[in-house]
Amino acid sequence: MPRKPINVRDFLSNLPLFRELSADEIARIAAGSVEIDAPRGTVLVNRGDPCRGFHIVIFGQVKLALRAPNGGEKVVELIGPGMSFGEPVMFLDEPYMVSAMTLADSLLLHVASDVVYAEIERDPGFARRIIAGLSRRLQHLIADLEAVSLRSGTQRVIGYLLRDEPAPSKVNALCVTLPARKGVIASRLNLTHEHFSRILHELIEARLIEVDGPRVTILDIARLRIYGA
Amino acid sequence: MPRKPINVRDFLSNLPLFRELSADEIARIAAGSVEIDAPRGTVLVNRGDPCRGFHIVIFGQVKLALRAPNGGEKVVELIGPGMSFGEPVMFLDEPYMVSAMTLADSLLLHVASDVVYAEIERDPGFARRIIAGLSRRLQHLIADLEAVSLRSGTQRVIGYLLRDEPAPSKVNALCVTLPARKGVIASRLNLTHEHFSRILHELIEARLIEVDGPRVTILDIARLRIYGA
DNA sequence: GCAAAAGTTTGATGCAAATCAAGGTTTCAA
DNA sequence: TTGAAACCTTGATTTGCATCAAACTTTTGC
Repeated sequence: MPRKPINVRDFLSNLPLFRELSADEIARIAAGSVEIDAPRGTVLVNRGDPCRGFHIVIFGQVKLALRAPNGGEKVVELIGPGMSFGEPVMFLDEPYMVSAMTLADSLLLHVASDVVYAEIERDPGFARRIIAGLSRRLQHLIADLEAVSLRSGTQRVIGYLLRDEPAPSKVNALCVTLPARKGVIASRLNLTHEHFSRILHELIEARLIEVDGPRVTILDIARLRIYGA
Repeated sequence: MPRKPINVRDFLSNLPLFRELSADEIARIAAGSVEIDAPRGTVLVNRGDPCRGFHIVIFGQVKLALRAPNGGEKVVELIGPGMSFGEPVMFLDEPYMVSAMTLADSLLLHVASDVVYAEIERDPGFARRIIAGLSRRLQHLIADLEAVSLRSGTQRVIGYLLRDEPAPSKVNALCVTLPARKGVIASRLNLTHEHFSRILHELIEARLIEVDGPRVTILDIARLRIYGA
């Protein structure tokens, strides 16, 4: 089935990274980009692949994962619409360490590295936004490392559920929808799916949350935050 | 005891980050920098501290660590001469997540964020080197995350010992000196010092290495690499 | 140079999370 | 619509690593 064509330039000019660029700068970026139509389960990148640009998700969802020597894998990040991946590898001109696979039918844009370099050369503001983006991810990764090294499974799950709740909130209940299958979230949190399931049920037992498929209702944010020290 | 004065400009202009800058650019960077004399055990940065620049180690050694809710800590990185830390936090203008402490008497340079921003504005090549530096660290951090999530303690120790050995090497023996106390290395590898000690002895038992204080002799690189799947 | 502090080894025990296993449920493709 | 495949739960068991504890060794400050 033919999909509705999208306007690449409009899409680009609405991303934080490109928002402040002029029309012809956007045109140059667009000229260095190709759309990629990727049904669910498409492998976009494998470990070891060379990298000639980076990817932006227009719609859909992509999973970035590390493969274990045995068949297992560890999900590093979930990439949703408007988000991108592959920049660090592109800037180092090294092969990918992670593999990337779509978790849903997706449309992506692949931006060639040379137009990015050209734009860095031309616009220090663009360079600053790239730098800010890389810095942000570095911080997120350190937060992940902290979670894995210093927190228990239960604490990681709680942290994930409350990940974008400002510390003391007005409302004390909240409903979040898990952005992917539970097994994927579990891996993202460095847990087996079995263990993740058990933790969720431990929290249900404690009357802290309710779960209905991918919908998690947090009954008492404050109490959940305290639970598990 | 007064220490031998060092020439900040000479030092800066020999760093990869600044190597290609002109004399007056170096002068501007130097003007935005202050030397910090930090005896062993000096806390340079605490979690939550604001960040107004980044640090370069001239000599000595700095430990970047995350503090656990209980008294523990997890060493994220060891920073040696010529290396720097704090850039990501500086670019995000957010408080530090990690704490930084000297492990040896050290001399550092603190470079104010505004001279860095000015230089990014002025020199796209400088911006590119900043981007490359951030990308490099991002990749290292992903490698760390992979090690912690997917590899056993023994495998992490082996990986650490062989960390900068190209895959198939001519020589098959090698002597490395641990760059810090064993407890620090253990934490860097997400192990207790007890467990690290036991792993080292397991490798000694297997005739793969010999250990004398901080000196580790690898008897057979190829066999060590295979050991532990 | 020596005592106190810090670091390291070794052993015994405990536990959080993995693995194995099997039944139930949702999703999806034909 | 339906059967197969993928996913999720629940239980039993195992295990890698942490914790606690106590001797031993190296470093360091006075």
